[in-house]
Amino acid sequence: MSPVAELPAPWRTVPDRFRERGLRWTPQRRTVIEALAGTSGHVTGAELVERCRARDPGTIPSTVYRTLGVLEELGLLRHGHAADGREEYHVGPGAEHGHMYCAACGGSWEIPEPAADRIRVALAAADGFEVDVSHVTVVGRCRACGRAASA
Amino acid sequence: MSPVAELPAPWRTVPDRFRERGLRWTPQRRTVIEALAGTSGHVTGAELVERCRARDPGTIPSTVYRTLGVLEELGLLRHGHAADGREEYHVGPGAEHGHMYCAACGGSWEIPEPAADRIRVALAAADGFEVDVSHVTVVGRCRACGRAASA
DNA sequence: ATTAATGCAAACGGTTTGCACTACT
DNA sequence: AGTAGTGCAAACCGTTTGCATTAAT
Repeated sequence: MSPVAELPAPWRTVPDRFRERGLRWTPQRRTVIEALAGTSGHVTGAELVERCRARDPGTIPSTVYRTLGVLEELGLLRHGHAADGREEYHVGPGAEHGHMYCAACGGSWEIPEPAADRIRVALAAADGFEVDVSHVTVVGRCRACGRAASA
Repeated sequence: MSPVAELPAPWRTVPDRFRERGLRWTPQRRTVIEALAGTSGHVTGAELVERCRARDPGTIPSTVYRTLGVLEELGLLRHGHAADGREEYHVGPGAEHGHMYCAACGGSWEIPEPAADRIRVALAAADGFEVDVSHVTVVGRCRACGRAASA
């Protein structure tokens, strides 16, 4: 085991990507990346601050938010807004999906590709609106909660 | 002209609806209703506070928000979240529509009924998810901005 | 007379900022 | 050495709360 563990696969090249642009690779940024790597789909800023604190209790929110901004500029992240309006980051690339939130249980899921496509088509047809599928938010009831309510 | 102008059509019965429930009809609430009546589709809380202040400079934010809460309980209003995450109220009933926001020009539109229906169907098919169509938010580019970009 | 609603001021939560200091390159 | 990035504390914005006061019923 090497003195410093490697970053997980999709993030391995990130330190170099930073340095190529004259940006610096710091322990704090590493903490943020590690926290992001342990994330499936999406996190809010505040959640990520928490996860970073779990790894390094000395984590400062502004540092996290600044890093998120940089990552977004580098195209490694995108952000949208969750059902309650908080900023939500999704991990990219390939993270081109919207989210659905269950108002009953609070759960959230990615909108699967076929459904996202139908949404894109529906809105393009109606008004020539080009949907950014990674920025679609719908609220409703998931299958489980729907069943529970009608039982 | 009567001493106090009548409320516009869909709101005319609101004072009685309030009193029926033991709620009171106050000048401040009237101001909020008037501001809402002059609104097509949706407003954020902060926007509405502004519009109320235009009518009555003494308007206090908490009063506006409390009134919005009551109106929502009465089913006269629903709220969702705009592209930037702020709370957004849509005027009901019949205001069962989501919104699309243009990331380029900042404009927003209601999602037309047929498109909303297709969205509902697409997500029901995928996961048995029952979409609340009044709580759908999509971001992208409107026809005009899409054309401009590709020109 | 009741008691719902208001005004005010303070708190909130998530996010952003200014600035002196630290540390990556 | 040079400058990007950090830590800290304070500000920010929209929204919510507690509480004494006012006013609709």
